[in-house]
Amino acid sequence: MGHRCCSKQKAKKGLWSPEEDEKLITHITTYGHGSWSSIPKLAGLQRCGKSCRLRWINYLRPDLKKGSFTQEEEQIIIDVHRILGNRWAQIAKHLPGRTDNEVKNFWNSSIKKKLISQGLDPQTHNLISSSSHQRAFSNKNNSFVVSHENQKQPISAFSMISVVHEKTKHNSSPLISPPYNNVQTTDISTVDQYKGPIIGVKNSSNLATWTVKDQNYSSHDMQYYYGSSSIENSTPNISSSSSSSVDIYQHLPMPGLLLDEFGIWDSSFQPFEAPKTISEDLGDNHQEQQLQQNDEKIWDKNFENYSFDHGFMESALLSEALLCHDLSSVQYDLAWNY
DNA sequence: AATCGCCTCAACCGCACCATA
DNA sequence: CTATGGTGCGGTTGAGGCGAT
Repeated sequence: MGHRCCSKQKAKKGLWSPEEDEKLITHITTYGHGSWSSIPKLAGLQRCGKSCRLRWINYLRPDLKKGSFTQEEEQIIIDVHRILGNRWAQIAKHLPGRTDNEVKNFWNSSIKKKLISQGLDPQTHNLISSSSHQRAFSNKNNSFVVSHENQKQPISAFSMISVVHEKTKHNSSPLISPPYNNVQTTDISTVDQYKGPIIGVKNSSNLATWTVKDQNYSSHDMQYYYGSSSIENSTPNISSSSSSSVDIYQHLPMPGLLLDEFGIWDSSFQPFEAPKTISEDLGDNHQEQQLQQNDEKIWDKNFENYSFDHGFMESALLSEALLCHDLSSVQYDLAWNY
């Protein structure tokens, strides 16, 4: 018994021959795929429609990226997986030219082992032996201290941000946007220096603040209002202690960690992906916007049932502190004294 | 040269979801 | 409301490649 869609005919299974590939390519490039279930008959293939779809999407599509994954792609996979889990199709959307199958295979054959060898649980991205953790959260002077005995290698827990920065720099669509990326201002350069981290402090019910250091190692206290989730009704505002105010969307900048004044994760925050930048919104790429909306839904859905445990937070915070000097793409430094 | 064991990755399977009749 | 077909997704399989013995 084959699949429903191909029960009418005896469908061939297994590897595709070059002749079959040729038939499928010729048909789709001429007529488009239309209904997949009708493809086998129209293209003269003894295959199930589902098999044709898979072959096209995973192998024959002209826009597929060939070759092995780059370091940057690997990092994106790790970072997005930490948040989304095994949602390969979603992860693949952030890697142009890569398929969910490819990402999944790469994860299972390579990344998973790498994480395990680093002492990380590939599902949670937490350190496996949490008992060996030695950490201290200190509130004195509003400073934040994290230490760890056995940590030899920095974990790239927050390198997502650096990837985002890297992508943003090169004008590609950012996965998640720090606030500076949503700035409605004529002077981008003023804002561009604030490549801030996502660690925030909740000061009041609708205000997050954080400190970043710019390339000159000057500290800037950033404040971010997020009272409404509606873009239309928002009166966006962001301010900096040492720069003129600029306008941003009234969305949380990052779906990351927001800590209250005691360094504790506050689950009342509802992080979600920031909207597209103004310049991108001005474009007429409807499909891209649709994708973005879908992703936002997933963020919302994801965080409904998502709670970071302290193990995660600690390793994440620690790793950022260690990592920021190690990654060439990281353009900022963290200040911990908020 | 033959065999074994491991790894990779293309492809399949089952399920969920959605649209439509 | 239910049945049906189409599509997409994630987990799993297994053929083939490759190094070690």
